[in-house]
Amino acid sequence: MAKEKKVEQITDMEVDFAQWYTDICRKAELVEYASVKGFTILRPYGYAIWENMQQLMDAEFKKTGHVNVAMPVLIPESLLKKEGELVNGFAPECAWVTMGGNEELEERLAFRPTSETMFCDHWSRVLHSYRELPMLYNQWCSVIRWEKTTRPFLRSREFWWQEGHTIHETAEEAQAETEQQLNCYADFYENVLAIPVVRGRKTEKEKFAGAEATYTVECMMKDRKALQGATSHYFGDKFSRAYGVTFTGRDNKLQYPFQTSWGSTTRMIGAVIMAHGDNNGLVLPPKIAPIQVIILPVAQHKPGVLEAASALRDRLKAAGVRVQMDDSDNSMGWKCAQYEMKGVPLRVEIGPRDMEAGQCVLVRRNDGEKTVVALDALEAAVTEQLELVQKGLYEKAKKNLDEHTYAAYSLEEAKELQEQKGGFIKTMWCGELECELKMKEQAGMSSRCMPLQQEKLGEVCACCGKPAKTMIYWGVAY
RNA sequence: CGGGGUGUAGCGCAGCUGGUAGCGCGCUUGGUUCGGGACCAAGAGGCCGGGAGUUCAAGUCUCCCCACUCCGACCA
Repeated sequence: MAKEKKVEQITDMEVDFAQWYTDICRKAELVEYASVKGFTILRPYGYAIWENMQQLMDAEFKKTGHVNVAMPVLIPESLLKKEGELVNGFAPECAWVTMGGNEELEERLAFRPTSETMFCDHWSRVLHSYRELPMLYNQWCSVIRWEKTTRPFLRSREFWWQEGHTIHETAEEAQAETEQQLNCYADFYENVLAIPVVRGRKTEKEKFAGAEATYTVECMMKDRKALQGATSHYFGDKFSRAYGVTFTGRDNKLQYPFQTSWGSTTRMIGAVIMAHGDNNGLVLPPKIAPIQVIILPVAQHKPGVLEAASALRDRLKAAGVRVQMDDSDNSMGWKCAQYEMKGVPLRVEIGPRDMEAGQCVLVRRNDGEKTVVALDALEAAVTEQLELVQKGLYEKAKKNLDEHTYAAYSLEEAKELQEQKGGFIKTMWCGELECELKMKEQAGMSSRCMPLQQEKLGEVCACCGKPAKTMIYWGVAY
């Protein structure tokens, strides 16, 4: 039976992927535009997703000894300017405070675009001895970057994130931290968000302003474009020197600590939308879904139905499932469509016929698969189905990634593959900026990363034919 | 920041060559329905994105802003 087009209908992703994405952001009630250009409001449902992400990630950070702090939102210009590369990278997109009340400030203050400078400034005051190292800090906050074009979750002028900042006694320890946090992100993406990633290192051109090395997890969206999922940076002692962060070492000499920073943002919500969503709306991995199970009583006016449905809800709640029941007067069809739009992983239906048979029906969001289960087996069945959704999402995303990663041996071939297939194109690379720029200019792709897991495709660079140094992934990025 | 598109009720839109605003959905109330986006009836809801101008008269014409959106350049 043909569904009539209604208000909540969204654009098909095959028709217009960008519009489809925007439709989901708004129709699933994740986000709303604020009154200042480029700023967004995270609505309760969107924020609930973020809270779940935060909670799980924060727990992982704490397992490895990190502690949370809160730094100020304003940075004096002079402080920001102490590290040249960072300033060059971020100054163009800073927002400034120039007035305090009615008085013009003597020095203007930047809204933090990132907080390396303030962590360094703080450490320069509180760090004394190697005995105090490492300092493993993190903060959950929002930052402001005055972007030119904005899109919900993917690029907005304010976004919410966590930024980890650590200092260590030795370079090796800091490098290990950088790698550990990269892996933490990769695990989070794969195990929680059900999005497979490619771990790798950014090129000189793509790395964070001021970093010695930037590592990334790259993921692939359903339109085969690339999204940088999270980054982890190794700074060496560059910032320590610039900000005068010192400590007395084991040898009683003054030393500079080695530093890292790593961040992940509300962009992850965008990644989830574009990695798992479909033409009926959002599809959420159970681990972060605000509502994991929606219970829909069928023919709820009939005696006993609501009671039976409520009982199921109470049992699932007691079993630790995030569950809701919808006993509103809306029709069954409306409710089904509504919770599909919102990406609820599992639906439980119970009506008079089910009650008579002592069963209920479970319907998975990701593939529409229905399972009839005996009422007394509810908890186990729900747990199992939620796991199947989580697994199903990962497998489908993994298939998308694997099937759209191609090897190319010349720039022309890379260009052709990108145009005809899309996705990640892997080639050998000489390491020269010139070739990277050429790839961008001629094939429209930027370098995504040099994967940690290398693969030897040949001896020479696909762009210039000179001896290759590394295998690299290219793609069209968000 | 360059190029395109769009701003009229909460949402989606109509409003031709100017005459003071309409439709569908949603919302409220009442009733009938209820296993995939139900139906009937009665309501409420608008400085037509903002500002200037032309005109007796502007949603409609002119100019300037602003916002959103898509495509590039730049960046999480």
